[in-house]
Amino acid sequence: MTRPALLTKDEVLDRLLHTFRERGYEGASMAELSVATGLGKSSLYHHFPGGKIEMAQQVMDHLDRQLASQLFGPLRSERSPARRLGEMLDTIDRFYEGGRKACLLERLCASVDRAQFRRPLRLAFAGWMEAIEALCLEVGLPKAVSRARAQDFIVRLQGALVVCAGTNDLSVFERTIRDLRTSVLAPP
Amino acid sequence: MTRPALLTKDEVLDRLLHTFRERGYEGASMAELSVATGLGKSSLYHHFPGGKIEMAQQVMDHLDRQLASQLFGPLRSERSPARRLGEMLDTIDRFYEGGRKACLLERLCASVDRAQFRRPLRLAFAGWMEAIEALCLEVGLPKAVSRARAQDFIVRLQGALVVCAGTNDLSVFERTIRDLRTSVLAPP
DNA sequence: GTCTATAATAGGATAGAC
DNA sequence: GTCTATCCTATTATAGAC
Repeated sequence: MTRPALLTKDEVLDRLLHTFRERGYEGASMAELSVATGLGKSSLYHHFPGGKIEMAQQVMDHLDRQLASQLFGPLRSERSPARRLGEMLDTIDRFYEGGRKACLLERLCASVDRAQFRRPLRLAFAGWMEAIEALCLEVGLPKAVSRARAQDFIVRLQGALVVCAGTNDLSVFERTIRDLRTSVLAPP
Repeated sequence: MTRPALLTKDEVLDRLLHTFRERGYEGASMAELSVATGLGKSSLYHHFPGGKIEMAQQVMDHLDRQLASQLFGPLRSERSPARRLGEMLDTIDRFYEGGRKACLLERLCASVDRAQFRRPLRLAFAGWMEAIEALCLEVGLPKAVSRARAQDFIVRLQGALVVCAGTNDLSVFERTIRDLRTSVLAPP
């Protein structure tokens, strides 16, 4: 008769995601991750036998599922493309709290063990770009332009997060999001 | 009669800069920094009594001087503004090796001790933006547009570096630099 | 200014009881 | 599945000789 887990696996992954975003991969110690999840170190190793690397990898998978359901899913509704882009940007704005919170992808790109995350990172960036490219194609933009717009979208999002973190000036993120709202689907 | 230092202070700072860019702030251990500079740990503490934090702070100052002489200096030559922008982008392209090498500013923004670097980071970003803003003003762009262009320049540069690191696709950096070449000083 | 040696601690990981 | 206790290594930092 085992006591039911206090947190579901998804809730545990949410808290790990939060900690990795906040502290970075090397910055998040097992002790911190233990406190963040309310699980003792041994319990963490029970769920993630591979240790911190496996945690980050499972958190990446978790984030992929979140992206798919919260960002890409709504992108395929019946509303107008412009409307769907706007909703995606609203979700992004909420997820990054207007530039206050970092991106897990960027944190893992910057980690010493980045080679371990290369594949999931590449897939996450590619999937995100493809979703935006599809939207551009839908409004009749040429293939090459659509690809460039999608790349630029992610580039500016990531860049705005870095600059906000560095300058403490949230208006950079706000301006970037506002600009993306109108420029991504504009005629070439 | 003391033996002259094998490396000048600037050379030491160059090697520290290289290591911090490569490994990040937490990722660069004293042992690595010792190997990179060819100085024993105690020698490092002699030059940087405050340890790793002081190293990073002095490296930031060193980078500020590099930015001033290599990026902002040429920006005030007698050539045409477009030409000077092109030279700045050439220098940037070399400095980041086409997207292969990370930015110290981004690394420190992402570090756990980022609060310790807040002021120098803010100043470095602000100085860089002001240099670009001045160039925009010089070709007659309105103040608000010039500020936005300068912000966007840094945002896209930092974003392109993150996306390159994450996707291993250097074409993102190349495209971003190429686009900045023509878009920064274009009429509104 | 540089080195060797060493302290002190933090970090990742495991054993084994419950 | 979770915990306490423990191990081992890496890491930061210092002491003191030359």
